Amino acid sequence: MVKEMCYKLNKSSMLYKRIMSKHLEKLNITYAQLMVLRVIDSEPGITAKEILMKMDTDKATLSGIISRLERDNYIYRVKNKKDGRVRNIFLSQGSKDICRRVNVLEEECIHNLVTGISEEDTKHFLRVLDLFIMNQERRISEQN
Amino acid sequence: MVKEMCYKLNKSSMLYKRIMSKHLEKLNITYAQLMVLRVIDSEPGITAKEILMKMDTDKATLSGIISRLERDNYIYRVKNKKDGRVRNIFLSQGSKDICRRVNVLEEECIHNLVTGISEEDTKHFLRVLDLFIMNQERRISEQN
DNA sequence: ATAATTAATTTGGTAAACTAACTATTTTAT
DNA sequence: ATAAAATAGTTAGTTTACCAAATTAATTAT
Repeated sequence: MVKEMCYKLNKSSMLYKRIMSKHLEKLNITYAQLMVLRVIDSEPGITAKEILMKMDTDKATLSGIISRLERDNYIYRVKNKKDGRVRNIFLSQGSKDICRRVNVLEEECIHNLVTGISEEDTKHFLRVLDLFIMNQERRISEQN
Repeated sequence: MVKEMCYKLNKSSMLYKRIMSKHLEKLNITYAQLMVLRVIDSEPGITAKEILMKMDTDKATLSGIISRLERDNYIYRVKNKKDGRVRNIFLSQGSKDICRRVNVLEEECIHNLVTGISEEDTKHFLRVLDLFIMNQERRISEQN
């Protein structure tokens, strides 16, 4: 039963990425890149370290995503005066607009995924999922 | 709300892979490889095409996984007599044992992920998740 | 029988997740 | 003040996901 739950969580996650990627390719951007762009949008000048803490991924992966975003001119980085190790990250001109457009796109993309699922169901689902994630996080922290 | 749901599904899926990978590294095998091994275990002589249909991934990805499994001697392939394009896949000696051990390991790994979640909750959760996945699959098939 | 089509699988290219090792800078500890 | 430790970020290497194109074998049409 639990195994089935895990298996289906994976499947659903995979499907979601597939659906979103399909939409995002119009904007020439990937799902992971979008997630990072959003964080930068919400906090201009943020550092890689700070993004890392918000996003729960790993350093090396994030570094790659950021440098591709920079390569493609979605963002730019400024060396921090006070701490030479740090680089502050900003969205470049057009990217702000992309974030707006993606929000619309995502709403539209998501909206019919809850057909047949009541508000009540969703709430209950989220409560269980939160618990499950908490358990997972506990497990991981115990492991290390 | 739906957006939150998607975000959390992704997170949970990521965490699960992380947890399992940690355990599997003792067995020198990855999560994706395990999934494929299991399918082969359940149906010796299965073809790549058939695995593909069962697993809902893409063929290039699967091809890579299979060839690494073969490289590391977890499986072997036999050219089909009737149809020269087809190769039948079998587990090699030790791999059957690995599948057994992984089952135990996974039970143990999973079992405390449901702390605080009742049988009832799990059932309800799965029902909603099934619906959600159905909606996702419909979306994808409409997209193409 | 040869040509065109279909099927099974592989290859090449890009992005991403993850680990481990490394650079450069800053902090701290002695 | 200098050595050691910690921090921010990058680089290299492996596996995986995905797309598009190529390859090989089998089947169908002419």
